[in-house]
Amino acid sequence: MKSFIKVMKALSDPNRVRVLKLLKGKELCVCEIQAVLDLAQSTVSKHMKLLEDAGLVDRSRQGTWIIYSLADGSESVYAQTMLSEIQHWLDDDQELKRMYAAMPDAMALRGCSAKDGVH
Amino acid sequence: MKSFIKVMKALSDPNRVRVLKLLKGKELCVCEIQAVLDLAQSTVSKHMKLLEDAGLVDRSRQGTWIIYSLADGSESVYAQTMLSEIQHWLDDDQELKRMYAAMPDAMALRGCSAKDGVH
DNA sequence: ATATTAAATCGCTAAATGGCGATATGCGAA
DNA sequence: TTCGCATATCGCCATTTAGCGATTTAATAT
Repeated sequence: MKSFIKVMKALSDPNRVRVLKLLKGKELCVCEIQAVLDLAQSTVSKHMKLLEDAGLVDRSRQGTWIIYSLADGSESVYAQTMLSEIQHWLDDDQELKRMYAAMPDAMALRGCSAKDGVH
Repeated sequence: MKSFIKVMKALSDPNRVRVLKLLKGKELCVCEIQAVLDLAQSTVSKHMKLLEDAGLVDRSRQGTWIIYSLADGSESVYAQTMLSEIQHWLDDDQELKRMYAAMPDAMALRGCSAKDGVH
């Protein structure tokens, strides 16, 4: 129960759901997510911690960046199911497209082009 | 997005999830749910409104009782999916069994026996 | 009509949540 | 070591949420 509630709480904030949508296309560092969502860095960091604790995202260090990616779901059945459901629901998502359009600016921060696997 | 968040918020409270578990076995009136959850009547009523607004439960009047039942999901894809997932996750749920054990007392309120479709 | 019972709504409080800026930590470069 | 950058954590505030008791609304029974 505890773990189920944790996943549901993680998914009940629009900005956190946006992060999951973004991560579908490409793994991202905090500063890129921050640029797209237009939130304070500390806020994004807090959101990412919640998503990680729920088993929805994985983190790995790459130099000074922390790279977040969608979790494989091995941490939690609930996370696994929700991640796969979200993928279905994402098809033809208008907001996602708008976010991708805003991506190039964010990507520039890490010296990547928006083409790298985003579409 | 709005409707997805509404469903996730509805599912991110343990007591509301308990209600959905209970309703799997049998439709119930507010006072029965109240007896099992051991919460104030006004609190249960508020929870039920949230669940209904999310498209997770349906209500119907039967005399002076309001009978709540699991929704069929036609209100919201998200609600529909979550209701069906929750059913999977419910198999062999220990807490659910404990709640059913506590049911007879609650059922007595409406003059029913716990046997009526609970198992 | 009036009383009774079930449920919803109102007004309130305590706790949780999401946001921020400031500060601390961790890593790579100079 | 020290500097600079990316992230995490801390302390704070505003809003939301979950809980309660009291009141109102709705339907039945007397």
